[in-house]
Amino acid sequence: MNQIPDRFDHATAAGQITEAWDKARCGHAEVNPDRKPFTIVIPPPNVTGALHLGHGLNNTLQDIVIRTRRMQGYEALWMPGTDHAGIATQAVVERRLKEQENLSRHDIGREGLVERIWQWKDQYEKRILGQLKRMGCSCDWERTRFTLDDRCATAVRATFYDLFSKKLIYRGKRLVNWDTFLQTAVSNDEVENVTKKGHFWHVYYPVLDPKPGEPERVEIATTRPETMLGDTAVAVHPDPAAALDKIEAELRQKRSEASQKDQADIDSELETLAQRRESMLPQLIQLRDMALDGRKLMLPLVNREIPLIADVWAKPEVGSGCVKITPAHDPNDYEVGLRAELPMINILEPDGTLNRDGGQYEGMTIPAARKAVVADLENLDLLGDIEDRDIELPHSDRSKTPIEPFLANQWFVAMDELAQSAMDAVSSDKVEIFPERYRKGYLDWLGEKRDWPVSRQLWWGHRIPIWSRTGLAESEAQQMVQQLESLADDTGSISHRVDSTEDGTHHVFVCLRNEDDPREAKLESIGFTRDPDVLDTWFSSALWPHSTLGWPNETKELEYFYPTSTLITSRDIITLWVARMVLMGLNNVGDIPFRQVFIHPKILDGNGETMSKSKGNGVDPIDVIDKFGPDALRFGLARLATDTQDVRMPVQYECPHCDKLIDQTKKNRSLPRIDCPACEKPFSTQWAETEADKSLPRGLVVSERFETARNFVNKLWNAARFSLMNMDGYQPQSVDVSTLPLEDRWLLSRLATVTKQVTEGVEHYRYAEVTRTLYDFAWDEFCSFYVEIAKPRLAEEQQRPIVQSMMAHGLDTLLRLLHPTMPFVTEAIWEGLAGAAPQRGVPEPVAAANFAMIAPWPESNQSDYNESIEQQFAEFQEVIGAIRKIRASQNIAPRETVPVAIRCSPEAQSRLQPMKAYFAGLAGADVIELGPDAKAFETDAPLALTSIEIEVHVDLEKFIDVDAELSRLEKLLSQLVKQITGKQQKLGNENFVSRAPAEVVDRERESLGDLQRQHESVQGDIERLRTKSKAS
RNA sequence: GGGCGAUUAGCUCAGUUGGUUAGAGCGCCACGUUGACAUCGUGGAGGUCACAGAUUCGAAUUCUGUAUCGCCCA
Repeated sequence: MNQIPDRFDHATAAGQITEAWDKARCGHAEVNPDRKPFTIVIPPPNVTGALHLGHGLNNTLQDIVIRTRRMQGYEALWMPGTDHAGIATQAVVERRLKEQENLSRHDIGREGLVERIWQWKDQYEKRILGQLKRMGCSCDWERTRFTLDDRCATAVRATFYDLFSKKLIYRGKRLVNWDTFLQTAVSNDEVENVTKKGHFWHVYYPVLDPKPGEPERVEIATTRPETMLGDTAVAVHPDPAAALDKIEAELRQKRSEASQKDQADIDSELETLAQRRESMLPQLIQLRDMALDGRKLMLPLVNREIPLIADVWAKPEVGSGCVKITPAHDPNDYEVGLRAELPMINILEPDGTLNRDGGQYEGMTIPAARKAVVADLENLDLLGDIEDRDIELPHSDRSKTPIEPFLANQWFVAMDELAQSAMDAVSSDKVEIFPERYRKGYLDWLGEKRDWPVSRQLWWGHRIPIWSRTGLAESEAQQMVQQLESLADDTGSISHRVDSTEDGTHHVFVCLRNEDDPREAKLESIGFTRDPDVLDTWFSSALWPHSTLGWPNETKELEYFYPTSTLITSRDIITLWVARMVLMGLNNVGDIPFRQVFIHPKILDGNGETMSKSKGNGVDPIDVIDKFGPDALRFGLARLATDTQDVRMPVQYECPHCDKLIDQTKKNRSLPRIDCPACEKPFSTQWAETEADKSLPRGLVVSERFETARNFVNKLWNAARFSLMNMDGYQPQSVDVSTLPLEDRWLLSRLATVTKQVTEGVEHYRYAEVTRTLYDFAWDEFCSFYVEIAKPRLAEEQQRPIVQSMMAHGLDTLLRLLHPTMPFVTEAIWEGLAGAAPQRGVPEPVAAANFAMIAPWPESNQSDYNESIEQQFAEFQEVIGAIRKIRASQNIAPRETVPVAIRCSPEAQSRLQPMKAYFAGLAGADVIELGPDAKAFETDAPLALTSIEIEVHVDLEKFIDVDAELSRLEKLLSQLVKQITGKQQKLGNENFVSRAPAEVVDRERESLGDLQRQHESVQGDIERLRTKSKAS
């Protein structure tokens, strides 16, 4: 017996294969003028946690491209690395610190915390890289980078310095989204809105010295009453009548276009508006006049005089028509504040408690202050109605706590020119985005040209290289500048700017280009302090394509591998990351970072939710690899990657005790341990934290959706096993293709076609199509037909050598085409094939490469493509199918051979003749007659293949089951009747006949004729069978 | 509120420029272990292509609207 196991043992093989690749440095790329470069930089995974299936998909798709290109002879570099993910990582480590040791970051200090995060980073970086390696990612591991390593730090400093010197970086007070838990600003992109139940409080502010006829107080309403402490105005619309007119006109317009049902609703809105006009408009006009007259209000509780102002932000159609203005704590009010030049009073400490400007509420938390303010207003009889209301509240994505709009000093990157350059790169197609529909989002986002706030009040990240002295008098500032100028040398590595403020003081900011500049100490000795903040993590990620290649040094790698070839990423970071890489690449290197961007779908769980750590529904690719193997993981993911749809993947826990699969639900997905409903034994999950839970055996999280791929790996393995088992006596030989029999030429033709489809498919990122093409070819053509036909041929001494050559060649080509998707099993088989047929290939055998991974990509040999041979073979396949159908309907056992007669034209006869011998193996059929004169049998089961004008007859003498046969024929008849009726109707339609192209009409007529003849014949068969069964 | 996408078999998804009877895998039914593979083989059942209109000789495919779901941006 043979030594090849009938399963691919991926658990043992994968490690050995990886080791062999590493040893041969197959994934390593060097500057090589003899080859064209092909470069991909990995979207660096966050070191926040381990990878899930979304990363699995992303990296599989990259590896498929890079492996293909490597085989195509490019110097293929896949640059690996990880991202420090500033806020996300710090948040995770801080939360653990709190949970496990009840310490805050202030307890252990900046250095202490950063050290902890480095430990975390080391741990997760190792895990992540391990995951990538087990997936088979062919990165150049020798080049692995980290966004916070020295090389990236140098690039960050150089970039920051450059932008600072160009005056593209400035400091501004801006309303930022403040995370009171992490005590940092978070970007808009890190904020999610959560709808919660809240209240709408109506409050009265007294008017100062009302004139006769004027109201004594104005009513405002707010969902956040405590912010009144920071109010600096109340606004009313400057032209309430016009505003109402405009709204009414819009409603009438809408009504004229609305459906009947919606009209009623709009009518009631119009009614309300009319009432409002009557009841409130006079007062709003009066208030507006008071505002223009410069009247003031008394802000209760703090007793501050605030102006009544006119501003369009006040909406006359809602509430009281008046709105309180808190510029320091509301984005809209902030805009009003800028317009009206209002003071901006910040009432919050960074930790979310009230500061001195909160008056008697100083020190309270926001909820406490809210309660107190409401109570005090009520005591003063200044509180009106309280409405219940659903309120959309921004929450920090990272800490899950409510965001407070907060006025703070931040560093900004001016985006105007930079954004424009990145827009131009895409509009001019220098950077192509696939699928194309994502271009719009990219261009729209950049088109807003919003300045980029880059400072983060964190400790984990690239510290901002700025030293500052603030609050200087003009003379002091001038003196400082002189001192700075004396520090300048000719390297252009120190730069400064002076900002003057409203209060007449001056700030001096100094930026140093290089790390460990001795002038740091000098600066500090003259009173400068370094900015404590760090940079937004996207600042360093934006440099990734060039920083990893050595920029700002003019390295040979940068010269050779940049711009990179393609970027493969997920859609949620097109703006945050892709856009910023483009503009930074253009600014720093003067060239785009990549030529193409491919955006792939997201993997969702069974509920259609994205996988994420915080939800607990992430699947570790290692679990899937353990159960199904790395090739199945990759193939399974790639075949789901179409360009339209996100991928929904229901997942299950696998009980380690009884193998029972338990659906993952919203309830159980974040549990640290689960009791198996079948065997009732407990097992742990990836969330296990306690020692008790961790000591339980772990249940894998898997998905049945990888079974198809696992089975395919097995199929390929066994096709190879069969081939290798039949390679005895193989001798490499030249093959004269023109003398080969049909089945061999068919295989060559199919190989040429499949090679072409796969090559083009990979080049256009059509992964699902590529995997389907390969799956169908390998399974339905190579295995089901070529190998089956090869079985009898291998037994014939004359044919055996040619079949061996062809099988080796076919398998070899298939392995190479499949390698980028399924690297391990193909590499394992490649090694086996090297033992049996080290030199192989048709027509000329050549020595195979040492590894499939570095074997040359197959060329589609167009001279092998032969349409008439493919048609001829398809005809044969159809006849086989017909015989199988008849057999199945008669329940004829597979081991029985049935006599078959095939009636067809002389041409078809000569086409089928060469395949006659193979009907036995493929359909258990003995073809006793073939040609125009072939006759039906006495006890006959016929099937007409009208499209190719062939009639298949099976002799049922020994097998006849009259009822079964009658029911088969009757079913066939009813199908035919249905089709004939349809066609007759179509052809009876004068419009169709006269207006459709003649070609289409002819085709319909022809096929109607076929169907009618078939109908007649089936009817005859039924008659005969009935008569016969009566007679017997 | 604006933009993008989706809705096809019980489930998860394909479906080219509009043109015979809309496909695959899983699941289901029947039969089958003959030396590559039961992670297999052969056959079968199963679809009003979300709904309503329009264009067309002809629509899963084009257009409009509606509903539902998802994502992004305000």
